[in-house]
Amino acid sequence: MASNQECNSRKGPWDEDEDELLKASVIEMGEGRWESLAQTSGLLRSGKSCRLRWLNYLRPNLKQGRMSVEEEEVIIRLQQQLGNKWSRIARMLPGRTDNEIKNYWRTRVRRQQWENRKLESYVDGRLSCEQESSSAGTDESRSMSVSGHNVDKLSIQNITDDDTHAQTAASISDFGIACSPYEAWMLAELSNYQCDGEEDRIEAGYGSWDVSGESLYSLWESS
DNA sequence: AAATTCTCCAACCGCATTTTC
DNA sequence: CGAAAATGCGGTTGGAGAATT
Repeated sequence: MASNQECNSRKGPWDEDEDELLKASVIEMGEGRWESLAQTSGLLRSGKSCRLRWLNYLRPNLKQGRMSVEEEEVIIRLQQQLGNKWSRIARMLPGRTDNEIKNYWRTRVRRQQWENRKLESYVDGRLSCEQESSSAGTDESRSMSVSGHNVDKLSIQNITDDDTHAQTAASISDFGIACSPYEAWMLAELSNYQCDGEEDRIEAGYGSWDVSGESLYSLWESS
């Protein structure tokens, strides 16, 4: 329901004077009661807009700059567990806002979808070449070689067909899918978990199978 | 150097829930 | 207790700057 203030309020980017006024008002009146704060402060903004500006930009202790690797991992894990509950995820990341996390995830997912499509078309291309050159459709025709390592085509489809797994795949994509022995190994490992019906270990289990670049890398080294 | 495309992020919108009267 | 207002949340949009052609 839109209040009168909301209907008549100024929109668009905030300027410095507005920011200062909002800061001063919040210090004086405290957070909350945004509608009355907007009115008494003299800001020509809606309460909603004031709240958003404060929470996403002016609030003390907000972190600036890019997400750290640790923060990325937390976001990936929590998104898998909670879905798009950005405000809940943000509560676990002090100094980060739900808006920031949402934006981060969105760009990340878009990039990942593009990478998946690229990978799929590459796999399909390779498959059709192999099928043309081999007369019998054996099980081997379902495998392909990526950087000299065999990767199961069906496993890759499992990753791209299913949202949850696509997200799991997203978590490793930042380290670059299918470009190096380590990356090929990682894909194969992932498909093993999925084929064995052990995806719970990934979902429940930051503890049982740590989906971080470093820990995966040490697993690979010891394999 | 100019035009186009891409990426990032601040801010808005609509809906649901909670609070106030 | 019910209606109205306020607040919170997630999805979406648009603009600025960077990168690419």
